[in-house]
Amino acid sequence: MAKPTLMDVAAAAGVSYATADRVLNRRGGVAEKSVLRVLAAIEQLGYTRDVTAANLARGRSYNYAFLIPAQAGAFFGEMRAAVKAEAKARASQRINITIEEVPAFNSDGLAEVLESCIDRDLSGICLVAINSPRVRKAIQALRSKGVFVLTLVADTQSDSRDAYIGLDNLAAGRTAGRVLSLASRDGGVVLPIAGSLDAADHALRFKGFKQAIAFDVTVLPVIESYDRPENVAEAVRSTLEAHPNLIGIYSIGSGQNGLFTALSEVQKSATYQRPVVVLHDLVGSVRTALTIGLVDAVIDQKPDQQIARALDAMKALSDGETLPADFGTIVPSLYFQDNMPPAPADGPEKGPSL
Amino acid sequence: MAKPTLMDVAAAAGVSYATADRVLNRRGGVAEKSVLRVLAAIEQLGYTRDVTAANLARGRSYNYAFLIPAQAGAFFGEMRAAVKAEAKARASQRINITIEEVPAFNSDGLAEVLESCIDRDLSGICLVAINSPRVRKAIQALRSKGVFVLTLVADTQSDSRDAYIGLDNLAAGRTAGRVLSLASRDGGVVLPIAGSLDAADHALRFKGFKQAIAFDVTVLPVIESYDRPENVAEAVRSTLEAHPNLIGIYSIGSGQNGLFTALSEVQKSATYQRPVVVLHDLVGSVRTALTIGLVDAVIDQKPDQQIARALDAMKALSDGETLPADFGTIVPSLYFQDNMPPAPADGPEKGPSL
DNA sequence: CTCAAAATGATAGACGTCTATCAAAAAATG
DNA sequence: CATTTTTTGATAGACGTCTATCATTTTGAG
Repeated sequence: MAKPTLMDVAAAAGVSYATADRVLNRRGGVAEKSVLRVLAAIEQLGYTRDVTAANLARGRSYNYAFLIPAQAGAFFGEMRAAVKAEAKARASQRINITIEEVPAFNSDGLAEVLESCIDRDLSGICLVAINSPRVRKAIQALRSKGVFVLTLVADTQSDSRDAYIGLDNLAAGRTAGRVLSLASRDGGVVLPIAGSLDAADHALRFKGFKQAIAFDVTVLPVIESYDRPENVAEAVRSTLEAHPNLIGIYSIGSGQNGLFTALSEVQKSATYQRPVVVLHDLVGSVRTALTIGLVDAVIDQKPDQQIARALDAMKALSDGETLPADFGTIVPSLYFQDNMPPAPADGPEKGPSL
Repeated sequence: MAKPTLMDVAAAAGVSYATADRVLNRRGGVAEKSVLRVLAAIEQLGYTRDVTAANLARGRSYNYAFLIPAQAGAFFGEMRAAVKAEAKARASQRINITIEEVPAFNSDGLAEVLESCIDRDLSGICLVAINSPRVRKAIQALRSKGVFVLTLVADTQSDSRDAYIGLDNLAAGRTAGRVLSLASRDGGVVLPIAGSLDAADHALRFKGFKQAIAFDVTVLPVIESYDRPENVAEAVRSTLEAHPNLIGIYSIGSGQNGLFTALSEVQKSATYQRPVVVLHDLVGSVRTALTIGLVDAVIDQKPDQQIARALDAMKALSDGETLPADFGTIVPSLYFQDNMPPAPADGPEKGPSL
């Protein structure tokens, strides 16, 4: 009735504990027939190794590092908070997590931190990839030492990391397109605004957007803001003048400040009907804008789920499992003001458990 | 550098292991000043108890039971599959999960199973509640034995269970209302179809729906299908005749078969423009309907996340933690054909880990 | 049959914690 | 100060597994 131990298995197989152990841990030097008997006993008793006891005995603990860009942006701030929360939650399970700040948009800075990780006895490392030869080399060095390397949010070549956890950007763009199509049943004009279409993720979102947009809706040329708020504000203003029938706006990237100011202007003047606005990432300011009705829909990539999944992935890899094909694919979530998840409570500081 | 053990804490506090242990486990009989010194050492070293080692020593394992209605419906089928998946995933962590089938819509049947659980040495139990005196009594009996009782999907009185994990039905209804409002910018007529408004969850969804629907949209009287497909098909047909400008349909409940047949009729006849259809629960047939464009949007309650969260909740309770207020609230997910999550792969049967 | 090689058994110590017991020391009581 | 009470220390055995060592048995080859 109680969960069988390896001792029970050995007894059932009619061998000693030592032999059963040799089979379980593939130490070799066991006769074929004994192997079979042990495996049969495992099967028959439904034995599963108590991983916690095993880890205890091995003195094994999982050391993972997250390299998070030190960007002012709220998005990575939320990521960092999520990592901290998970770190605390898993501390009692022999999982140690450290956060390293890396300079934003700086491949050499990233590479440097990666290189410094090489002799830190890590079992896994998680980074927001920037493509550069030096970074790739640092990653290779780590992997050849047996460190699992996962990319988060932004990917590298798929053969140079163990897994990528990130948003399905095509699906995200398609979702945006679908919302705006719904909102404009009898045609109309929509305006896409991107940071830069040179960025792979933005380009992919835009591609999906065009795929899903209804045939009778006119998509204006993309505005590329290069993350400057003024550009966005100006573009929205001039577009509204040129196209009073503007039905929707899809903000592909993250330069939301200019957008918000332009929108609140529109909201004040009764001249136009405010277009339906879809944008990305439910960070603080966006959350507010959604709550007060300044924007309509937000496509979120669930940073907290991403880091939870990244940890699950690293743990699974450390335990020698293989990941399902689409393990890292984050399906975009669509939020209105009606189904917003509660804001991440940062640190209620629950006391030490008894 | 390495994770401190209780031995380290004792040394740092200048007391024996025994005393440190007495403090940690609140065994009493320790002088005030010693308590303080130990606590200070814990704080200073950042000690966290190795729960896995503790559980090992205590011979403790977590036994949880899920009572899932034996309904033919696909929804509970997915729930069951999700429980099985989680059971397998957590088997190596001293978490044992059993699934009990209970007859659907049968409070006495449910109560019977509950009563049979009383002497099974469970630490937690998870059920889809049906309100009846006998059920409440059985739950009370379990709780007074120290078993944590969680309700899933359907709740009882909030003071007679330890937590409720379930969809925020008001938010779900509001979300549906928002989608249909988006789709009908210049007014129109929408049709709500419920199983029965006597069901608390359906009523709540409808309430939210009305809250979020735009002022210029006309909401027809609710059709109550009582889960009979013919009723739904008939209602849709007659409504379309009476209101050729029908903009949207919100199917609040789960009688989808009648809906699908009626919709495919509409799709064939070019007489009407098919209304925008919003419904609940991304089960197999709904998934298909969404993929082929028979319906437009699905509000999902993520059964797999629900059971994962239920398990986390039970584990947390077992470990003496308290749950955050909104822990059990499942925010509705909104899916189009563009951001559908991958279908749950039932059982790729990964071999025993090494 | 002999001898080496291969396979097996037995067992000890560790991992970090729990529980329990017994003895010793310190503090409080009269 | 003597005595009780409270507090502390020391330590052993357990939990299920890992790793290692050494002795013993079985097998296979010549």
